[in-house]
Amino acid sequence: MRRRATVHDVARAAGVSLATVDRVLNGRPGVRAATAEKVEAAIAQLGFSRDLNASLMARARDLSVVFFIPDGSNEFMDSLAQAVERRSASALADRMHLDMRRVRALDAEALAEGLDGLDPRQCDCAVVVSSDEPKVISAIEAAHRRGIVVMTLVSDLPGSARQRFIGIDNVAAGRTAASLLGRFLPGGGKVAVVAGSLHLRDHAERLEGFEAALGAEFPAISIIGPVEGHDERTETAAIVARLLARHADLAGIYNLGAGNAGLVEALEASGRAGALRVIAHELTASTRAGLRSGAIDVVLDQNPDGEIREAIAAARALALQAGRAAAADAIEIGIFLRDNLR
Amino acid sequence: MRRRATVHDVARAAGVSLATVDRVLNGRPGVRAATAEKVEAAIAQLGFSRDLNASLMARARDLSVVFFIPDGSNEFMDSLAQAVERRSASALADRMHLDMRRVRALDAEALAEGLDGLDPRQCDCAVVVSSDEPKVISAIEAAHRRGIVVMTLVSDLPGSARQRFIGIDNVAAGRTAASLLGRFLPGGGKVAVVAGSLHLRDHAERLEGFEAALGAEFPAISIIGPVEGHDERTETAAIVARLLARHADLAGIYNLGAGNAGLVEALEASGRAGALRVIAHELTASTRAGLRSGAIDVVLDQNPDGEIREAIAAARALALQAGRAAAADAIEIGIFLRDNLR
DNA sequence: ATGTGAATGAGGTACGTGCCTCATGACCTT
DNA sequence: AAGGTCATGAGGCACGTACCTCATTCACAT
Repeated sequence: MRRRATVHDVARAAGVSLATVDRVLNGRPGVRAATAEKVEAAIAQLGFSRDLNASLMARARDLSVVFFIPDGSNEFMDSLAQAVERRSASALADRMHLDMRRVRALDAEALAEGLDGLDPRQCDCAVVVSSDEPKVISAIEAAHRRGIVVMTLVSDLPGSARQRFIGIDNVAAGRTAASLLGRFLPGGGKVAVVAGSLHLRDHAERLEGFEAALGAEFPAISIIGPVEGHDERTETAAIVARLLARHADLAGIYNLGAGNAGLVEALEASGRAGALRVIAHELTASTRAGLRSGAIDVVLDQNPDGEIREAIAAARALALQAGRAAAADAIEIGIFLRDNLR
Repeated sequence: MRRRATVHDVARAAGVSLATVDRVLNGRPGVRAATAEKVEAAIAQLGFSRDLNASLMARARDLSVVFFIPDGSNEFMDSLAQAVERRSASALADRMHLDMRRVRALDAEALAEGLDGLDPRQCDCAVVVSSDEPKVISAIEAAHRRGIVVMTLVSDLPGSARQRFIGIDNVAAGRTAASLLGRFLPGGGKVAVVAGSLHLRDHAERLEGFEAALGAEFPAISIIGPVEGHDERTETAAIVARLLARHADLAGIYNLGAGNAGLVEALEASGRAGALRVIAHELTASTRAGLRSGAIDVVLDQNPDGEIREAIAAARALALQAGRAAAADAIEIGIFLRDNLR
């Protein structure tokens, strides 16, 4: 059980002074390429890794992470924001400063502006929740070039310069919903699918997984829809009411988007709540109420607290080794029934 | 956004020297009660909290946590042990040293001996997985008096001096199994319950939740058992085989203990795998295989990685403020189908 | 040969805490 | 009054890193 290597060890091994190691580690100028290589080699050989805590203490500035969370869209985003608030104090104890900015949902312009306004001297890492917009992609690229680590949350932007994505596997979530509904309805039947908007990557992926799994494993179940409710309470309520009215034999509903308050309203108004198997996404006030009343059977959840926890851990890991990939816990899909509500 | 308070601030506010603050903070002798109170008051007023990282750095010794994990019992314990190994490296980066000791399962004597052997100068925190045994309870009491923080993992010992329990709500897990099986079998039917040993608190709690929820919500389902398989592969296989032979109309099985390899064997040997709805506990090689083949429908999991993560976080929090309770994330019950296997 | 600029070394201070030594003063015992 | 004990202050060194200044070395161009 040996001591961890320190900058002193690296300096000794590379045959250079502490100052040179420091220049290499922090990307400061004034080091010949050959010398830098010697230092890199020593670092690799010793398995040196900067002590993040000592580092943050020495520079007397906290690691700063800025979260851009959509505003005014849905309850899930609010619970993400709350999760950030909840972690702020304990993060501060680890020398991390969490900054949260709410930006108008789906307003690519505003988000890009926010990213552009980040000063790398005051912000080490940005976490964004965004749909796939060219303006955002290029703002991420620019931030990355300025030396800011960017991560995507909830919905990924695979083509961008983001270093990491934090969120669930939405295709698996869709498959899971199918697998549960299939088992809930051993006799088969009609199941309606309600989405927010299929232009949203996460919604599209859930649908993909759902249709694939249902088709492969439960051919006795037929799908009605998808119908888009735009994550909106009244619109979703209207859609569900119409579905219930048109299909007296509807056996199940999978709402892969938001707007769950509307879903529950329509179910209860129809008098058929509890008679259909219903699966929805994200634990919020509405879906909790639905689980308790029996209107919703299962809620698939992204676990906002876990996502924020991982985002913070990833920010630390990336601050440590800007380039390399760091191991990370995957975010698991939470499955909630009335019986295991937290 | 103000700076965090430091020992210097506390000393100034209390009108004493740094040395005195240090004596109070670290419980060293040589401080009059009246002076100590002044310091405590200043700490409370400033909301001072020791900077754990600087502290660990200064004393040039890592926070050391010893895990006592049962050996030779079942795959779940192995995956707990693996989770400890997996976290070791990253914990070291945060100045925590994880030490793992496997002790013979259900050997209270050995576990108590291990606890008694812990030297508070070399071990700050012990994490134990244990059934309810007087010898263990008193060893925990003794360790606590020596200044070692003790936490229980997986199975709690409510009467002991343990500072915290880390694990799932097993009653809720049992209810969840019932709720799923109830929905899987809308027509009702016979469901068999297999346990390891009802002397184990976690097994008893799962059974309690299962019976309560099934009785209240799904009266059309009748329970056969519980039968005890002692978490043993061959014994569990024999029991399941007998159940299947005796009840041609068996509609489901809930195995709330271990021994899942035997469960899957018996199911496949009977040719009825896939025809019954089966719920088991803990993601292991056996249950994964069962999920993939379709012999098992759902696995309820404790998430060993999450438990170890929380144990580490709790150890840090408790090192910081020995007395006070620190907020902590609850461990959620993982629910896995073939479709969301990680 | 001399100047120029870049590369590097040497060494300091700081961050917040733990732990050590030594000096001082107060109060008590004999 | 002398000696002892105890509470406290003052200060230093250490941990691992960041960042600063200043001096020195070396290569290259003039």
